[in-house]
Amino acid sequence: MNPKIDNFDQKILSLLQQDARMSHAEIGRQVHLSQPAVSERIKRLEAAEVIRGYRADVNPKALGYQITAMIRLSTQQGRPYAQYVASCPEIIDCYTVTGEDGAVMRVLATDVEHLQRIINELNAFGSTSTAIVLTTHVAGKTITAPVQEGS
Amino acid sequence: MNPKIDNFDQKILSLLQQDARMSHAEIGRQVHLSQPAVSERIKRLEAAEVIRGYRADVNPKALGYQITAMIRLSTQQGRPYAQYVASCPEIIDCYTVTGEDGAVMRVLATDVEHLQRIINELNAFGSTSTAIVLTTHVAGKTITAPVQEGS
DNA sequence: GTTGAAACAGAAGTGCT
DNA sequence: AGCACTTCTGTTTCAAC
Repeated sequence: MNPKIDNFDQKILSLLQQDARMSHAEIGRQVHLSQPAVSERIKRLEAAEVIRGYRADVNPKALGYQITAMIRLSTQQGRPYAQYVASCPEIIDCYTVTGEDGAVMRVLATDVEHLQRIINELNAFGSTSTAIVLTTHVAGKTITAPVQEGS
Repeated sequence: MNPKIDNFDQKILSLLQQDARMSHAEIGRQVHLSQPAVSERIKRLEAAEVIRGYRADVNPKALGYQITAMIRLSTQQGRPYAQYVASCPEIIDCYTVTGEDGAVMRVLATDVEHLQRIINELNAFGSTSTAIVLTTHVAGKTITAPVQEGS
């Protein structure tokens, strides 16, 4: 792990994950550091790509997506689903994973008919297994530095 | 779907998902709207909870997490894993889903030993199925309003 | 690391079309 | 609804400590 991430950086990262638009002065107040010190640390974290960027968290339901589903795709010898995944706006996450399921993706749909259409399209690349999300316990939990085992 | 989301709002949401710290004036330039008009629309979108918040995108690898895994948990008659999930910093997403897998979660681990420890803890709540993420095709793709079928 | 000042950029409020 | 203008807040950079 990056040894340059101290407790101040850790706290700053935590605050920025909760609210990316928090002012550096306000962060300084909460971590007991001056505003220029906070700005400098954030600049370092951005340069080191610890902070990849800042994103607005948009509520899919407010846009009309009533359904979130997790779809597992078992591809037959590496069919080129990557291009479809990239071009399909309903697929918002897609990971290639170990095991018999080649890919796991998170999909948004307005209704079950919409979901059915997406599944049909994905079936061109392999067999799918779909699980509709009932409740979201946590999504995008704040990432903290791992606790050291032997420190 | 929310009928008040027009093309301007759609474009603003897209820009803010790419960069939450983009200034309202810069957004205005790109959507051909004045800064106050953009500010007012963003305020509306925030009030309507279309925009839930703004989050820094932190790179797990930069913090020392070398492994991302998708773990499926088949719980036996609703064991109380929710509390564990909330308290475990390595579990960053957790959804209850339909089907035999009661829950699907995304987990960060520093190494395979670390992952093994998390799996062991989760096994207290049911049987687990773990898939290690090999590649991330897309993560947190920009959400766009659904295309209308009959419009 | 800190404070303080100056220059600049961005956000919010006002009035008008 | 929209824009132009002003004001206030926040950020950045600089100095000196």
